[in-house]
Amino acid sequence: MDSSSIESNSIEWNTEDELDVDNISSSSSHQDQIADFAPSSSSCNCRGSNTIHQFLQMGFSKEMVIKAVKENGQNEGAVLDALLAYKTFEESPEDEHVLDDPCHAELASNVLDVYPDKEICENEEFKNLSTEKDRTVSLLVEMGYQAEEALAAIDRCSLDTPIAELVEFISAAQFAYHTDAQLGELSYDNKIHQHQKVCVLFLSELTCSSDLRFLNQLYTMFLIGFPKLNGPVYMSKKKRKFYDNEMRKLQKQRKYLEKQPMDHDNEIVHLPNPMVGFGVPNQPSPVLFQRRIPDEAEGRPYFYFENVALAPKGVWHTMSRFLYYIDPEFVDSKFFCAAARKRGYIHNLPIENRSQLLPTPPSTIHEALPHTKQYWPSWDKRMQLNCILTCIGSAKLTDRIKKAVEKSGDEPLPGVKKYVIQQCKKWNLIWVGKNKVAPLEPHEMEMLMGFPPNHTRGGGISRTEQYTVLGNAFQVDTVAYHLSVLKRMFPDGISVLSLFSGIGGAEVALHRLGIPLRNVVSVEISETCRKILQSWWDETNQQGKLIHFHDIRMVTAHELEKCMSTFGGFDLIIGGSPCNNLAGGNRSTRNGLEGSKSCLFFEYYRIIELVRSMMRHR
DNA sequence: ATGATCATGAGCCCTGGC
DNA sequence: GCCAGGGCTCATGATCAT
Repeated sequence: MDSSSIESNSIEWNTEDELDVDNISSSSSHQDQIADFAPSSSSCNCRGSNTIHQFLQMGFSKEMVIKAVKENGQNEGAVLDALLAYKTFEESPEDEHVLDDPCHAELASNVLDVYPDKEICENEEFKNLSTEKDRTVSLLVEMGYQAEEALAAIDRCSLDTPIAELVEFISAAQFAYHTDAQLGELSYDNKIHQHQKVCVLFLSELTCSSDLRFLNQLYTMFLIGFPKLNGPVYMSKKKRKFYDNEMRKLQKQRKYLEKQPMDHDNEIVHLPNPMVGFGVPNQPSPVLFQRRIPDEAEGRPYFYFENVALAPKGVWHTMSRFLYYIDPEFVDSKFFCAAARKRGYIHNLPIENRSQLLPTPPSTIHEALPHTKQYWPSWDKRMQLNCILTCIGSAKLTDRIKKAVEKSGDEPLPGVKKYVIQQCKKWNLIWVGKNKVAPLEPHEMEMLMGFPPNHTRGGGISRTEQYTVLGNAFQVDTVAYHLSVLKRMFPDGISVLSLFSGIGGAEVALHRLGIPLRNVVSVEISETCRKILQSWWDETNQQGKLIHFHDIRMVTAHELEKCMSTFGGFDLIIGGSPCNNLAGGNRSTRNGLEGSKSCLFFEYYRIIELVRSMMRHR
C-alpha cells in the first residue's frame, strides 16, 4: 500500500478521536465486542450539537464546522484546531469519501418531511428541538446523511452513542447493503461468513481509529443483521478498494461453497467417540471419510490450530469455516499420557506415518506417580487423571475429605466413597498419604504435560501463575505426534511462527522431535510466559533465532514481512487461541468467540491468511 | 501491589432406560 | 426417538494475607 493514499484519505477519515467507545450504553453483547476491539480512550460527554452551536457562534462557517466535527469527533480542542487549520490554509478539500454526492437541499427537505413541524439547521433552532433524539438526527442530517439513516443508527446504537460512532454505523450499513448484492445466491449464513472474513482481514489494513470504528460496526452488523438503507454510500476509496478486492477473491470460493451439500445438520460438529482424531498409537484406527483440504489451504506454510473440544455449540463450526473448511481433528490426550485433555486441532499437515515421541510417557496414574501407589485405596479405581486445569482444589476440601475418610475406618460407607471419588475426580486429587488427598504439584503437571522438569519453575514466577500457565498449555506428546510428519519434510530445520506461544509447548514438541528450530517468531502477551520460553531456549542451547512479539493485535503485515524477508517465509504457523470464553470451567463469561479473550481467534485467522497470502506472492 | 485461597454452576456430551 | 441422570470442563471474581 502506498503511503500517499493513506495520507490523502486520512484527511477525510483520520479522526484522532477522544470518543469513549467503551462506554456505549447498550446491553447488547455485540457492543461488548466493539469495546473489546476498540482502543480505550478518554471520556468525552459533550454532545455534538452543542459543539456545533458553539463554533457557529464563534463565527466559523457551517460547512467548516461540520467538516471539523466529522473529522474530529466531538473533542472541542481537536475541532477547534482543525477549524483554525482550515482558516490558515484556506482550502476546501473535496469530499473524497462521498461516492454519490448527496444534495444537501434535498436532504434538508427529507428531514422536513420527517419533522414537518420543525425548522431545522440554523443556529438557535438546535437548542429548541424538543428531544435529544431530534438534535442528534438534525446534526447527522447537517453532516449530509439522510434522516432515516440517522434514525436507524440511533435505534440500533442507542442515543448515548457518540456522533462519530453513529456516522461509522451509517457508513457501515450503507456499505453492507451495497456489497451484499455482490455475493448473489449464497445462503444467508454463508454470506455473513464471507463478510466476517473480509472484516477480519481488513484489520491488517487499518491505519486510523476511524477505520477501526467502521470495521467494528460492519462486523457487528454482519453478526446481527443490518438495516437496508438506500442512501448514498459513504466510503473512503481505500476502504472500498480493499473491500471490493476481498469480495472478488471470496466470490471465487462461491463455486466451492455452492457445491457443498445444503445440510442443515452441518452446523453441528460431531465429536468422535472414542476421541482418537485421525488415529492415535495403540488404538484401532477410526473409520475415516475422505479428508479434504481445499487448494487454497494446502502446503507451506503449514498451520496447526488448537482449542478446547467442548466449546459452546457452533464455535467449532465457525472456526472450521474460517480455517478453510478443514475438519477439526479431535483428540483426547489420555491416549498419550496419564491425564485426559480433550482438544480439537485444525491443521493442514499430512496424517500418514506419524510417530510418537520417545520415550513414551507413563499412561496410568500409578506409572506416572509411583510414590503415591501405596496410599491409593482399593475403592478408588481411577487409572488416569482428568484434565489439568488452571486452578487446583482447596486445602479445605482436602481436609474435609481426610476427615470423612478417617471417621469411617477401614471401609467407608458407600455415600462417603461416592462423595470422595466425585470430589477427587472433579479436582484431580491424588492420594499422597494415609487417608490424605492433595492436588497435583506443578512439577507433576509439567511431567504429565510432557515438559522438561522445572520448565515453569523459578525466574520470579509465582506458584499460582505456574498453575495458570500449565493449565493453558499443550500436551506435548499429543502435539508432537501430529507434528512428527514435519521431520522428513524439513530435515534441515524449520522456521516457525508461534502464536499464543504460552510456555512454548510447540517449541518443546518440535525440539523433542529432533527438528532444528532455525527461526521462531513467538507472539505471547504474558511476560511470564515469554520469560519461560526464553529461558528454555537459552538452556537448550538453541542455535536458531528467537524473536518475541507481545500483542497479536499489533502484529502488522509490515513486521511479518520484515521477519520473513530475512529467512524466506515460515514453514509452520502454530498455536492455540485463548479458550477462556469457551471452556466449561468458566462460570461468568463463557460467551463463545465473542468473548473478550476468545475473539482473538479472529486475529489468529488474520495472521494465517496474511502470511499465506504474502507467501503466495513471493 | 502481589500472591494465595476459596466459593462460585452451566453447558454439553454420553448413556441407559423406556 | 425421547428423556432423565451422570460426568466432565485450557475459569473468574471476591477476599484475605503478606
